[in-house]
Amino acid sequence: MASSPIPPERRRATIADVAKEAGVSSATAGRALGDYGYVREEIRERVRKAAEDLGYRPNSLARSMITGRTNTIGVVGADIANPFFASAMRGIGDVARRDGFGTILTNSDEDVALEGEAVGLLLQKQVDGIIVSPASSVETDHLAEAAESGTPVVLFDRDVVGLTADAVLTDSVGASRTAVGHLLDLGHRRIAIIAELRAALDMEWRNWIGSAPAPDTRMLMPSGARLLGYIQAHAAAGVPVDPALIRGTGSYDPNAARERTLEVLRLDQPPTAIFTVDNVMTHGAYQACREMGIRIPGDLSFVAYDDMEWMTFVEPNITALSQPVYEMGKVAAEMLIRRLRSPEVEPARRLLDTTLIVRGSTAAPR
Amino acid sequence: MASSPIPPERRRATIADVAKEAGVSSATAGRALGDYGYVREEIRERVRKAAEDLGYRPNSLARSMITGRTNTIGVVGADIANPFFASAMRGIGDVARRDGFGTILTNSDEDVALEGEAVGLLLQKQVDGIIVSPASSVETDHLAEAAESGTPVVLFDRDVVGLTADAVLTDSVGASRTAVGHLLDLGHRRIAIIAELRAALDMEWRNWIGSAPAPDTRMLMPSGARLLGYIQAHAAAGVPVDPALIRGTGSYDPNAARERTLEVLRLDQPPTAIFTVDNVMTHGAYQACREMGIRIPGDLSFVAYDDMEWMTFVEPNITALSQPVYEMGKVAAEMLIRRLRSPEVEPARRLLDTTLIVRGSTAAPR
DNA sequence: TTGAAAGCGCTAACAT
DNA sequence: ATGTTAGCGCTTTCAA
Repeated sequence: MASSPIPPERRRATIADVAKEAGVSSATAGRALGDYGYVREEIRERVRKAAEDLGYRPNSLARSMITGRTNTIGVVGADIANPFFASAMRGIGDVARRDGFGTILTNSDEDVALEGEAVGLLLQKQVDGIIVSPASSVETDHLAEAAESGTPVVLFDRDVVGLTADAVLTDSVGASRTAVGHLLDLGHRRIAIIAELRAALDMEWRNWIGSAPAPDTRMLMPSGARLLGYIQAHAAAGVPVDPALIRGTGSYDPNAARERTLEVLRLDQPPTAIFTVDNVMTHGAYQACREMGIRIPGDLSFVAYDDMEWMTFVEPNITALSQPVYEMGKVAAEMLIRRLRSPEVEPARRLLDTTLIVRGSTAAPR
Repeated sequence: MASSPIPPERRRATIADVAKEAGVSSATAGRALGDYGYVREEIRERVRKAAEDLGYRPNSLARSMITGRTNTIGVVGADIANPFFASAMRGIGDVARRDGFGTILTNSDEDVALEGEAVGLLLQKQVDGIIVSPASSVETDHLAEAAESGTPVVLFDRDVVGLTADAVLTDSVGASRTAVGHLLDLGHRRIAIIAELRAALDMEWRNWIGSAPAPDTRMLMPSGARLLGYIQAHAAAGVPVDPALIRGTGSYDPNAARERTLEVLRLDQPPTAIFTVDNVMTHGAYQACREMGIRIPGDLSFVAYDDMEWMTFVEPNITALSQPVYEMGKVAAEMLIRRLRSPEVEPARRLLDTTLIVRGSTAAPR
């Protein structure tokens, strides 16, 4: 197998080497290999042969310096270990590869400062565009800066105020209204909700109850938007909201979700149903239910935002809001690449559909 | 909000702009900003101020052209949507960021040709090193080429023959022996195994039964190695292997695993236990068990390779081999970065420990 | 259709 | 300690 008697070239072959080997100028060699300009077919073949012989590989760095394009997309997600982002990343990666782009991946851990650093890194590396799931809907200077300096930004899963950019979103408020409406329709009147609620605005939810004007949805993070949907569903059904049933973890931490769930289940007047706003919250809440030996749906109906494969493994199967996550990733990449090709088109907000899959974990309260 | 009367600079500031603004040469500006060479503190401050004012961002492309380093790691995994690779990627990303590296992610889908393309892309982009989970243990020319041309390679989760490179591995054969040994100890004599077995060598398992010499473990892919462990465990216990209980899917496809499992469960002499060799196989096999209404562990004991969070959600909890996946990712990145800093040290193979977590899905056969 | 030469933005020699 | 100059490998004028 590996039997090269000649020690491998330390220095990689450059286009100048290829040109010399083929007996042409480096400009011509570049044209032959890079498919630009005019080259006689015969020469092209000769250059190709020489490149082959030398094991030539173009240096995209040098190319990018001139063309100003790196054919690279930067992605800033919260946590690639979260199946939500993993699926999205797969969608992004598939489209990117199809169109000849590479993808640089960074994790922000929902931290605005880390996100800013990540964006800075991507900008230094001259990525052609950035797909970001912002850690905050309001602290977005770094995103605006990127966009203004000519690196287009596509928002993923989270909207932002004061930034005109392409975005791939779902209607969190509406989907949540549907899910909670399902529980209300079944007759539930005490529905717990477990949510992160870490952004300042999301934590002002007490103001949303009653007759006050609704907050601007775009300023909310997903967990806030989903809580808003919860409140709206109650309002629509004429069912009062009990603030004691609303539990915020303050972070994306399954154990915190577990603890908040244990608390709410131990109330004197416990809920008859529970709604978890994403897969992290679901993880902790489900664990808590198991620990307490809660029977689902006998003691408690359970609705989760985000469908996961295991939800059909457990007994009963879990009713869930399913988001087209892989598709969202694909769309995000497609929007970005389209913008790179035609920068002038108006930024668009694509809203993808969420589906409530009713399974065995929801039933009328006893 | 967005009210900038002055149209944003189209062209990004370069070091020449900064130098002029600060009244120094571009070399000095470079030294001040890049922390190399000598600069008077006062000048450094002046340059920093100028850079700040102009919103200067170094162009890493240009820097990389000279230094020959991009501070970027390339990663070639099979599928980032698979939790195994997602966790590993998180580990890699964390270490990379800590040490100032970016990460380019590509998916190979277990396809050698795609893997080769991915490696080529990474090489063009001049990554400093590559972490790869090879799609084949024998077709590895592209990896050898990368290594020989000066881009170090770290093998992740899968060994390879004929390539001396750093590697992060687990002892699949041994771990599998432990898991199957656990079942044999409980008294099981008919244990099914569901595995990919897609590589040519992995499919020659019939030759491993009996007294023939064992195959070279390094030539096997994980599913083959795990099957080898299964066979060894049987041999050690003096229990004959029934080939009818060995089912290969030929691909990483949960539905294929589901079908193979249905088949084996419908045998005239069905197994009393089942062993699945990774999370994809587990997914399909568990689904099949649910469909057939199999009672675990009453009708069937269940052992899975790869621990997943949901395994404590289902009743009974699933006995599983837990791999330190996140840690494996970290170690891979650390090995690569160490090699970048000191290329001369001998390549090492790090073996991380796998733990059998005995839960409720395994019991003595009825 | 080809070649010579300039230059992308930066750093590394080499002066001073 | 600072400036001048020469490139890194490639593409893009501009001539021929």
